[in-house]
Amino acid sequence: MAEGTSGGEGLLFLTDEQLRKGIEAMFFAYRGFTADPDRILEGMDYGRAHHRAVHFIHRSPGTTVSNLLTILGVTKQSLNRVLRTLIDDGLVEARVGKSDKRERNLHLTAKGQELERQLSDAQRARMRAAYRAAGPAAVQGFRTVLESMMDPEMRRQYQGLRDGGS
Amino acid sequence: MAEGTSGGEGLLFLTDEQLRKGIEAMFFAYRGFTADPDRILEGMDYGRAHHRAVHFIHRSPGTTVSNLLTILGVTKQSLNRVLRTLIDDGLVEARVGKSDKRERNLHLTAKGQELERQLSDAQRARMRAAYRAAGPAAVQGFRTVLESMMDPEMRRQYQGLRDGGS
DNA sequence: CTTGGAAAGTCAACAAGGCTGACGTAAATT
DNA sequence: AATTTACGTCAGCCTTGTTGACTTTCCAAG
Repeated sequence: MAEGTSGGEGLLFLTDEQLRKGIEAMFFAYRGFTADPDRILEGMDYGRAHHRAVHFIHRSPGTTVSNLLTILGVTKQSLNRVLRTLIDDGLVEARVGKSDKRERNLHLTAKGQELERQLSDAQRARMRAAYRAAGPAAVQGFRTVLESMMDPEMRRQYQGLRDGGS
Repeated sequence: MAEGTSGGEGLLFLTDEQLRKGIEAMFFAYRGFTADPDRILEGMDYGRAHHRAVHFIHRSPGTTVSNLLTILGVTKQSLNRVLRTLIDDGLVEARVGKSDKRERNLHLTAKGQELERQLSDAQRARMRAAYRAAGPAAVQGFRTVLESMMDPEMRRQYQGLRDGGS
């Protein structure tokens, strides 16, 4: 245990100063988190929004546009602009749904896979280095706190659940 | 301990899947992290950029414009636009530097303090809840991993150091 | 079969907040 | 005296978010 961790299970060391440190840690760390992909993307015609789309299509091949809208939390107009360029450039393929033909099932093409790999390699490298430096116990705590910080709906997305189970 | 934490100290459990989970945790958690202040700001004429400026002026009263530029990592034109409105609206005061009259020392006015308090109360509440839910050990790990994820220059800012010590 | 509504796509307009480049001024430094 | 530094500002551009309105396609219920 370190400085601020008052052992008492009840009060739990939550000074405003401790919390401010946590807030700034999120701010500065997120900058690092996005820095490498941003560097790769600049120069190409793509940005962070394209990265996000490519990431989540890679994670869930065949996902629909409205699924993506929920996960990304943007409007369809905003997503469509990004998706449009990815499809036109041949990075993403939008297949008409088989059971419901209104839906579009999104897949990465070989070219899309290539960009995804390039971006996630960079992002994983930083994550791996941070994990290595911090150690397994810290990683466990990292994930636990971040999960607690999410809105419930996003936590469900994160955990990969479908619905409430109705 | 949970699933993926292979006990072996050497190899350290760093599968791509584990790393992907960490990446998505950052993405979803950051959304939660900014959600409450964003909600407060919408409706006012301010945005996330104003929040950042107010936060760091509060943290370091009397800081200069160029200090702020370094911390925020934006151009002076971008910062100026934000700072301009905060000064005109009487939330921030820019005092001519005492020793170096080229500098402007930035301070929050009472009105600025009030907004800062409102925003940071909301953000701290979420952070506090997450810390409570996760427990002291997790918090320690959270901070450690985030710190490792920062660029070195930002880590120095985070730790509150001035220079190399020349 | 018709119709209501969901899913998707698109056009237009706008705003926030990044960026570059150019220029100006006051003050400090050399 | 000349140069550099800190700050401010004008002008214009880009990305990525937003609303609002409208169309097409298609499933499903009446």
